[in-house]
Amino acid sequence: MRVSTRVEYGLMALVDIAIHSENGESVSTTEIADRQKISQKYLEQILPQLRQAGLIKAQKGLRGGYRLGKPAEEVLLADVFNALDDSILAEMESPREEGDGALRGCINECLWEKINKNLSDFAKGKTLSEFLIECRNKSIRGWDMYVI
Amino acid sequence: MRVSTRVEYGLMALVDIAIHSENGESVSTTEIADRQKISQKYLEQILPQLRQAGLIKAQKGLRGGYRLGKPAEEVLLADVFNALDDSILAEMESPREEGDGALRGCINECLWEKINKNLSDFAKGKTLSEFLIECRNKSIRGWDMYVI
DNA sequence: CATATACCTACTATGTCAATAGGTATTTAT
DNA sequence: ATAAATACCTATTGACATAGTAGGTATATG
Repeated sequence: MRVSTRVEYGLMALVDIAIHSENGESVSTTEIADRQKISQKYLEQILPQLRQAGLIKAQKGLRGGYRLGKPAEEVLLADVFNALDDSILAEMESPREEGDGALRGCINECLWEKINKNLSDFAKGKTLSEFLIECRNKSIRGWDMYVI
Repeated sequence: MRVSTRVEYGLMALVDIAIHSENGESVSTTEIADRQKISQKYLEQILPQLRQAGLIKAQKGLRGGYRLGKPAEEVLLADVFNALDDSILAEMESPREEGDGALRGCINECLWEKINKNLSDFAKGKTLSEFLIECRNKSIRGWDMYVI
């Protein structure tokens, strides 16, 4: 399954912000774009969406930037999905035109709804802080590199 | 999460074929398209893909059509996915350009790979026959309608 | 006052999706 | 033999989404 770069970049930005705002300072788009090798102009479209969803807070002006909008324990993967991608947690549209046997509706109930529920449950159970810890455990070296 | 109409139509066709070839006769594209209200010309692009994957067998010529290529117990949802959609069970591409902290790779391992594994496990555990039974149990009336 | 920042809107190039269209080869029924 | 119905193949199209690019405005800070 393919995840859009919007979501991927948004998640990377969230992690970057979480790590680099620990000292109390805001993290600017420029910093994130440089560190994570993401187009700055593209990021500038993504971050306001995360802000509108309440996941980050913005500070305008010189020395401004972003911080988390709530504790990392309360930022869910599902929130990121919903903020950045209309379709990823959306269920299939209701069947357009049914044939004789309502087969389409049956497939919808038996399969797509279950698949979407699985995905949704996973995303609702995954917090940013959990994710940070998981990544950290994977590689101390990697973690050090984040902080540098 | 959105599933392509190719996959949806392919699945509907499989079910239709399974049901209507029980008497030993082949099921033609025309029949399926009519019953399920799917564009016939579009179906004509989908069914050969299912045949190449071994899920159905084709019989050319007058009175020809399709039958299952193997018992319904051995037809997996994952097979349908793989036959009709390159991306649905494909993992994310390997990260293009890593920033300082290999964050992208970490996100890949911690999230996308898990999500894909969940989906893949579900799809590999779901057989066509299971699905037929589930649909049947949902509504006797619906089932009758299939068979008519 | 200069600068660095968030934020906003428009544009573009590329690709994918969902069909549509027309034609060929093959098998069966008559 | 012939006609009809079928699978199969290839090309084309219109709409839409994706992944950016570009330029400009408002705002807070030093």
